[in-house]
Amino acid sequence: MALSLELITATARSLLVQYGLQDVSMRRLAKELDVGPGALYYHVASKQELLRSVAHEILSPLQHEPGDALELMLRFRELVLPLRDVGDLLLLAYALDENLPPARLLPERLMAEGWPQSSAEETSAVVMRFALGAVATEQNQALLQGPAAMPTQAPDARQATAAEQIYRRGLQKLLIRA
Amino acid sequence: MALSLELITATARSLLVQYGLQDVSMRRLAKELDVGPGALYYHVASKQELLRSVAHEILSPLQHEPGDALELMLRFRELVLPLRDVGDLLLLAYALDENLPPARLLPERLMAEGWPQSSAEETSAVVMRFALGAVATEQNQALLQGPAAMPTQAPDARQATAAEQIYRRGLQKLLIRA
DNA sequence: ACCTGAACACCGTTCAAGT
DNA sequence: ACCTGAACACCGTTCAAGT
Repeated sequence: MALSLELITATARSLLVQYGLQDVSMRRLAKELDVGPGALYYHVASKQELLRSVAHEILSPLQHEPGDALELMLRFRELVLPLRDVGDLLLLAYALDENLPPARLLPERLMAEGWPQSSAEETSAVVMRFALGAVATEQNQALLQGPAAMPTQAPDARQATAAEQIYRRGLQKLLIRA
Repeated sequence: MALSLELITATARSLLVQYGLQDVSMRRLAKELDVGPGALYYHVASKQELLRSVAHEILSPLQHEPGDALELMLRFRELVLPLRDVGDLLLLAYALDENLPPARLLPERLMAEGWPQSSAEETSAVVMRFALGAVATEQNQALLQGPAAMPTQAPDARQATAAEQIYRRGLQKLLIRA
């Protein structure tokens, strides 16, 4: 089958997008790839490490994102939100890998906007924590309360949901230069 | 054995405190209580519902917390942080139950400090998301990077950890009246 | 009413053995 | 080098049957 880390990661990602995190098991993955479950462990150290790899792939578009810090974080939400239950995954992934995007880019952008280095770094940590909590909350609520309430946005219908409002307000306040 | 929701919840909580979330399984719980695994389901609808109940018990002290909004949220962190991996649990619990403490108390405190109702509610949602993301991040990092780095605080040694600094700064910014 | 016991349909991970 | 197959030690949940 020509197994590889790349193929495994890509398959895990498509399982995540199609069925959600609870369906991304090593055994399900192995079945999808037509190998025994043990075969995966030749290419990947653990499930945790695999999920970190998936998270990195998902977030890599942020590396080439133009715009200021606010736009970067809005793009972060847009990228993560459609993946239904990836919020919990990201919390873990950021703990495993502090350099997961946009963790490096965010302080750079702030410094480009004139923030001094030390407060740019502190603010980045604050903003990342807020963003992770906000998207995880938003996703969990969508999953548990109203799977029907997930707003099917006509991409032009520019009335923000309540959750989007809360996200923007938080960023606005946190990104005020002290 | 005189099983009950209260006994099951209390036992689950002590398992959580002693061994961490990954050791809180329905089967382990049943063994601890000397019953078959199925017996639990006579008293509790699902594991998710049980965890919500545990979360509620853990956070109930916040209901009798004096002090302003900032102090309330600092107490929240202190309450949750020692429970090692409860951050992920809380994210889920808040999605299942929007009234979990301090979700009701927080807007009340803000209004007592002179905030108008609508912005008190919005700010509460923002602050809760930040707090959840922050404690989950802090806990995950403590678990994965340095189980040794968990600062054993002499309760008087008043030098804040980096994580505590970040938490305070976030709250400060979010609690500025617009 | 409350619980047992067994079953169903799964997990992550390891590791000898094969090719 | 890469993978199989089987095993180990688990999961959450259901449900007939017992008391």
